[in-house]
Amino acid sequence: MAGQHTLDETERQVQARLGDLQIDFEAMAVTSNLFRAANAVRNYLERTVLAEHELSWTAFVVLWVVWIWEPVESRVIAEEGGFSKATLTGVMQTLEGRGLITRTRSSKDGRLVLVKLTAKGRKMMKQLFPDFNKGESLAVADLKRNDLGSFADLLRAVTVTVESQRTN
Amino acid sequence: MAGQHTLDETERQVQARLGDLQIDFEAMAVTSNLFRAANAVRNYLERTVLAEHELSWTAFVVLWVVWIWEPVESRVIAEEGGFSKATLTGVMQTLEGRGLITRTRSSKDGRLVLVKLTAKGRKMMKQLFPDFNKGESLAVADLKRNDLGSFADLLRAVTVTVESQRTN
DNA sequence: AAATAATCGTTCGGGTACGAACAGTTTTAA
DNA sequence: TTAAAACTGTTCGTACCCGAACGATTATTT
Repeated sequence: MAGQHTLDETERQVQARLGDLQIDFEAMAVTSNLFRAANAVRNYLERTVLAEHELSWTAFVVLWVVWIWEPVESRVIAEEGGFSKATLTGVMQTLEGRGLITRTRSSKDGRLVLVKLTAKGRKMMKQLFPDFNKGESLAVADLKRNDLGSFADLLRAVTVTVESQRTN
Repeated sequence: MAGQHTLDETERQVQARLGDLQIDFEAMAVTSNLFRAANAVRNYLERTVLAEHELSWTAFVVLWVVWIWEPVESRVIAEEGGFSKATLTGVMQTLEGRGLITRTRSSKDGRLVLVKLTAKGRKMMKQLFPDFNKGESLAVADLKRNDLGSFADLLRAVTVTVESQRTN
């Protein structure tokens, strides 16, 4: 990863470019490390566990949500996964083409699409998820077990704060 | 975001599908919330601060790294930003086309490309970064100021752990 | 010095990723 | 009960995003 430059060095360079303007360096460090961590974990799992099944990260998240909550509406998948409906449509077309999910229009509400796993998709998840979870476990292996709960809480608080800012 | 289903519900559903297989639910909660948070912050900043300057997240990261460390080699930008060289090439073509950066081949080592900001790029960053930082500040506004340091450390530890797993 | 290996940035192909605009459906207002 | 508003998923256009393969350059072996 970075490692090239220390945090102190970075702070000095920022101040040199902005004069005496006040900058929230603590917040900067959090978001910077947030994206590094998310990227690192994602790339690692994509290169290892997911590559064996030719799945992208988002494709896996879609399968996971459907696996747990099927039958589930598209709208819910997008919310749970944290991506847009437009992205979801494309990913689901790929997954449907590979015979891992099915989409059927709801008879109760013609606007909704209900998504389920196929037998093939279910079989894949049953085999894949334990390996995926081992990867997750490894990612936090160097942290104190005791810290994991509050760590998750901090992350969740950031999400809640930011999403309360939405204008719609 | 999620909110639809509680963590307990999710755990029950996972166990129902995997029988008595042991799952690290704490690690699962951390990675799940890690991606939700990163996605939420990224989408928020893209929709607000970055949209005003027609910049994508990655484009901003590239500009930021170059702003701080110019002149800087492409390789370093990719490492600092946490994305691949292939991605970087495309983004830099866009930025160069908009007259925000310049690329010149190193005279000392013909393999390297040195990247700098143009005056236009520098002006944009000086105006943009304070607003961006306000967004970062807002994202952690509901957290105790005291927790920010250890929060950043936890995130960094995850990155270090995962990246030590790389095979190359 | 010549062959080999390592490094760097680009290209290629396929799959995301988004906002905006859209058409179809359902709900709400008037 | 029409008319207006809200909602859902898709399409469109543009911009990422990655691994793999590649050509060019430099470093290392022998």
